[in-house]
Amino acid sequence: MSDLATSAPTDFIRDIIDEDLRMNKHEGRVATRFPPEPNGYIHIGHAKSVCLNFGLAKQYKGTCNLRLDDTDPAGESMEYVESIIRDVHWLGFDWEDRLFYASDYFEKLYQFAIELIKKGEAYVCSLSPDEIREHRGSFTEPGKESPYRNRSVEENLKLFERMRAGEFADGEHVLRAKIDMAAPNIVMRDPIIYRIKREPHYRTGDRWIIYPMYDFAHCLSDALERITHSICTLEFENNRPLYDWIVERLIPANRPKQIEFARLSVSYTVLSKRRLIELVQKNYVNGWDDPRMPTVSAMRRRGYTPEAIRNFCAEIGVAKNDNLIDVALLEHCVRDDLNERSPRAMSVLRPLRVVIDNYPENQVEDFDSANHPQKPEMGTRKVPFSRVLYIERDDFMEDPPKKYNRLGPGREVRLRNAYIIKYESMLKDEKTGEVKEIHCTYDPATRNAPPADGRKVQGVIHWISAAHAVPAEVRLYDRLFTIEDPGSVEDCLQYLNPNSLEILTTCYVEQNLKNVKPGSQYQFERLGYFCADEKDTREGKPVFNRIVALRDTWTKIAGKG
RNA sequence: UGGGGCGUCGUCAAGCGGUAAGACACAGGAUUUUGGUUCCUGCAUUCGGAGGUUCGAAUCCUCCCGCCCCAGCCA
Repeated sequence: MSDLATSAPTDFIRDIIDEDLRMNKHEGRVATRFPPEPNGYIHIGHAKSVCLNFGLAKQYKGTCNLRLDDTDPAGESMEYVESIIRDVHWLGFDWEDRLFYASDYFEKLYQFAIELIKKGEAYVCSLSPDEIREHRGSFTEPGKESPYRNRSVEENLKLFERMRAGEFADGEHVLRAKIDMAAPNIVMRDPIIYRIKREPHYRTGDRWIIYPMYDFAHCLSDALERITHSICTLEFENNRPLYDWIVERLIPANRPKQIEFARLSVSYTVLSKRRLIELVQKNYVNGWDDPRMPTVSAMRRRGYTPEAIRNFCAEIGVAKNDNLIDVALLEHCVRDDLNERSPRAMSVLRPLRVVIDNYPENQVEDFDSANHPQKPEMGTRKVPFSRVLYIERDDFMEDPPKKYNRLGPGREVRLRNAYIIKYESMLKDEKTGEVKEIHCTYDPATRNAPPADGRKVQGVIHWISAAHAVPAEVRLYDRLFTIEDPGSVEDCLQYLNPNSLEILTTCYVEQNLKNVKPGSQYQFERLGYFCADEKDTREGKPVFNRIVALRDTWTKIAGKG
């Protein structure tokens, strides 16, 4: 397994923290937080932030809080909160008793706003949304000051109180920080810090009708939690001056510092929350945990392990460059982890009947098969062998090319963990010409042993005894999008992959998998890693999701997808 | 266009004035009862470009070029 995940990473954030520690800021304390808004499930991009924030806390023997940044009631819900709690835990991180909600700070934030008004640094503005936008100016032109900018402190206090009391309609007034309408940074042109919004909040119900804006709530929440390093993504860089402006005015000491890093992008996948919500709501996928989704719960259901995801986050690093990580790296991390831990099993996804003509009619032999070729400590299992078998339809070709290492007319192959068999004849469907059945003979002397004459066979294939086969349903998941960077496209939905889900209903797995434990991963030899679905289980017919295919050089040679 | 940020291999990413780590991907080869794993080998004379400073520059300076973010009462 990769040892990079355990080696201490170096990055610019750690440099900043080291420097702060050297200057003895915050009494040598390091406190971070992971602050998602509960308006959707967290995805692999959030996982990067989770690993970063909790990883930093661990490395510096500090703390990392989980904070739900729920300052806009629209779209937020307890279901999302619960999914976030579950997913961060599953990723392997613990915030102990430090679970916080921005909504728990509403009263304190309101008091902070009053303090700002009293300092003469915030005012109630009664411009309409359109007027506010017009007054804001543009990139090239400075904004114009609001006619309400110079209301007296008393009037502002009274108006703000009445805003809270519900005396005004939504949008009638807002509270604004009094900064500089001519600031080159548009964020600083008297930003709105409170708005009236009559929308029930999933936690505070209708107790509040005014809600603080992100810029006001976030930095103060950080301060209230005594966060030392507030790590967020690059698009908030423009907001940092405002973060500092607010904190400098309201927090006397131990002010938190905002540090930005580049958000994650992964090829062939979309991580925009807006897009993911759309995929779910318009039923392009079957919910947030559809195994094709890039969400943490989908990856769990698909069979990814938390270790694989953490290793991935360690491998990609943290920097400020815009990036597009090759999804192959994610898949590599998944294989790398699963290769170590997954027991092997045989299965046949697209069955083709094989009859061993010279094998006794009613005989059954149990082969002891290793659960892991490199790990004897993982033990063995019995795999029954009999006269009629299923092999993978792909593993027989009537007219094979030279590089094909499997069964064909005149060829001999090893049945994995069993005998060498030799092709004798085939039966075809008279109408379609499709091969229906292969007849072979076996060499009894090759039971788990090389042939005495030292001859080489064409290859090794997997198989299942027909009489002992357990029917299963197998789902092959492929990437959801067909283009490398769907995230950069306005309408990425037109690039949805129509073949992203293939359901195979006539599969067979080993009898050992009859009562497979939901959520457990196996390597189906020569096929890939599969996971028993944790949700969709059926009596006697297990359902497997393909986590990821094995690295397969033959598909490259043959040019198959 | 004003402001903010970023440009090192196909993709990420170290590097912080002393002569380009590592990972993925890719290409060869060895071992293999998984076309898996493992193991070797190869893969940036050059760091967006051009000048300059220096004995010495990816690292410092100047100019230029390219990409990303900001004009929600979203976060």
